[in-house]
Amino acid sequence: MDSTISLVSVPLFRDMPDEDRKALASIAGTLEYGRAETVFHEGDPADRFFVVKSGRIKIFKLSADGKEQILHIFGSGEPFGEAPVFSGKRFPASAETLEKSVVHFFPRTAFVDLIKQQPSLALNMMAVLSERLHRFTDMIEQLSLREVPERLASYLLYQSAVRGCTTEIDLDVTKTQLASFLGTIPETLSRVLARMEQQGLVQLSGQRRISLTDREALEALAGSEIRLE
Amino acid sequence: MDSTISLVSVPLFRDMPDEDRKALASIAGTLEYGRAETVFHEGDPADRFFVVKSGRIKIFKLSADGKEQILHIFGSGEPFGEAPVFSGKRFPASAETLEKSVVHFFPRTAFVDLIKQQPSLALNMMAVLSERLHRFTDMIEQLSLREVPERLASYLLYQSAVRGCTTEIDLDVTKTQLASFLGTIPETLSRVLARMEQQGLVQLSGQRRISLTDREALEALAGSEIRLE
DNA sequence: CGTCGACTTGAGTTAACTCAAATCATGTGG
DNA sequence: CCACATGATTTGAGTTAACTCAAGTCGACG
Repeated sequence: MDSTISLVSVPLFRDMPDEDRKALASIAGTLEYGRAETVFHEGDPADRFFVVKSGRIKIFKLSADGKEQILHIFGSGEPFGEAPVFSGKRFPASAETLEKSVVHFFPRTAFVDLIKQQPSLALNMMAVLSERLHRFTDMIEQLSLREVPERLASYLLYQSAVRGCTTEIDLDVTKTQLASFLGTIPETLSRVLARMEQQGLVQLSGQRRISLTDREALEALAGSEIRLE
Repeated sequence: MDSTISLVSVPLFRDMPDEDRKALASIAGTLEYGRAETVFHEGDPADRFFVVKSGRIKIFKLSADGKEQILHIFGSGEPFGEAPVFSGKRFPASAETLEKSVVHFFPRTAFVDLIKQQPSLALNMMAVLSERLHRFTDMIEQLSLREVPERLASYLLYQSAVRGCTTEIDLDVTKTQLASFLGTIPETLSRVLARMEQQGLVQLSGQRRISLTDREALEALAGSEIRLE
């Protein structure tokens, strides 16, 4: 088995000299998980951070009575659990695999040392943190100021934009997970989707396919143009 | 008039050599505002970031129908508008003074150049960004998974903790602003406060004073211990 | 083919909202 | 120093988006 760790495909590490990337790889470890396994729990000491090698990871919070709010879903090449490396000592949320996954991890102190040497790594990390902040800002706005249909419309248009403005969208999560991401529950999402279909905004096919049949109306609902960076 | 800018009391700049702080001061500018004036609007190009010299600044989002969600309220020594310096080109929210205020600003490019030279500045900035992320994570949890009374209890306990566990709390914002920060409206906040007082959890005096008369019950309501980092 | 989780649909409840109106607080000009 | 204007706060009444609980259907996989 090849135990060599390659980091060239990780955007966070893109702009560093090859030798530094090798140094980073040398301090990295690898973990393998099955489906629905815990990577870390909220409150665990954060002495390392992670990068997804393969599979997908959800980052989430749970309420006392078990309701879940998904904060992120990360895929291949994306770092997670990185923020507590720089402030705080514990993970503020939990991480669990959505499917069979492999992740690399990096010990906190060695990574911080490397960042001190590598301004480009520092800037990339700041870009990652800033991007996350921007997403959270939008999430807070959605949760506080928008209703579920508006949030769903924004989500669909965003997914469409990410895929190059396709009209056919393949949710790559279950509707239950989508509900959790949008800050609602499956029953409500189901009803909202049914209403949107009946109004001709979308068409559902299969469990996970949605086609946007009236983009203009969706944009009016979402309230603002969806723009990628 | 003394136009010298001193940055020694800004935590973000604490760990740098004096000469670098002076270099930073030399690229900084100063802006003065009255009460309720706009520093920047959501969507404005973010070619600079700010540090509060004096006064207070609210960072907020508005919905289409005018409802406001306050994201932060920053006081003396705190940076704001810093995230878009590292990713994105526009401010994701708006900034307005709550009172007569003075702020310093730093042009993006010069600041980025300095960060490349100064690992400690980079690390401090990452700590700031991480801290903000942590706060937003909690805010999302509150908005999505907690009801208004729970959010208010958390807020009061947090304010108490910040002030060294005093029982007497002086809200230093109006109740309308507090409502906007908690993701609700003044009417609801007023009713919730009245109910809490009637139940003996708090006692209200004057417009802005609240004493926590049953800390245990508040903690039970908030659902988890409030801990400062 | 059967099982289990995901999804949908119905019925009822509720936290929090809107709208309206009255009251309180504060600061300013006369 | 008072009167008023303005904004903040409270309270009442009614509405509603979204929730809970329950039950049934669908679909994928062993």
